[in-house]
Amino acid sequence: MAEQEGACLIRGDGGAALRAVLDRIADKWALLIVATLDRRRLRFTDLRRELPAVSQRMLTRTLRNLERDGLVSRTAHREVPPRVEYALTATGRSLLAPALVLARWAREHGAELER
Amino acid sequence: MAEQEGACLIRGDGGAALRAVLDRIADKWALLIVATLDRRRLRFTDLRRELPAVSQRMLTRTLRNLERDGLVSRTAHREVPPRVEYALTATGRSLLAPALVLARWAREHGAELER
DNA sequence: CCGCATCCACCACGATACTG
DNA sequence: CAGTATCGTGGTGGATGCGG
Repeated sequence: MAEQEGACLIRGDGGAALRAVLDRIADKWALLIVATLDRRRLRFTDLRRELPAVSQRMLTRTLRNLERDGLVSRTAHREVPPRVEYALTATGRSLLAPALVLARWAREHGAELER
Repeated sequence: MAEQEGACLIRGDGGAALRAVLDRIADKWALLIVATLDRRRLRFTDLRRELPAVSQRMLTRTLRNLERDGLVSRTAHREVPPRVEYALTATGRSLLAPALVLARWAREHGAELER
């Protein structure tokens, strides 16, 4: 019954709400960046060091998207040399729980995804 | 602490496991089709009727992907006229719970995603 | 230190038309 | 009924180089 209700919740509006979320977090790096910022406030260069696989361009782009979506806050200190810090907003932190559920599923069922 | 552990779970392998899952379900229609097949076995045309927004091409392609990934089973009955039925596999059903968590988050926080 | 600009390959997605 | 074939478009993401 809970599952039947679940499918309805997903299909409710034709999946638009769920897709709107996926469109914003399902790119290659967004969730990884959010997870890296968990309970930390990091500078741009710190993020680069923590995520060496992310190109500079995509790190900038993804951070801008996350900022626009209200998941990450950007603080530019007017200093020399420049210093910019990124942190999760309340909304960003609340996203970690759903992401964690997906990550758990990936660990348990990832092997069942062929190829 | 659970959350701290959560971020580690997400970042564990550089996010590869989570991305592997997202790459497969984050397209425009996959999760919607999975939700539509919840506890039902449907024919191709039934799916088209339930999901009018999905073009015929994308329905075919997405079903093929879901089948390849082991989330959906395809049964072609050798009859005239042809009859093909789609249903969730055990793995496919297990995906509904994480999807539901995301859908709930979308309902609660979707309004906070600007623009 | 923190980016932005440019160029380019690739793929998701849609529209349309056709088939066993 | 259940697809396949073809074409076209937009967006993503990598490499590289420049700028304040």
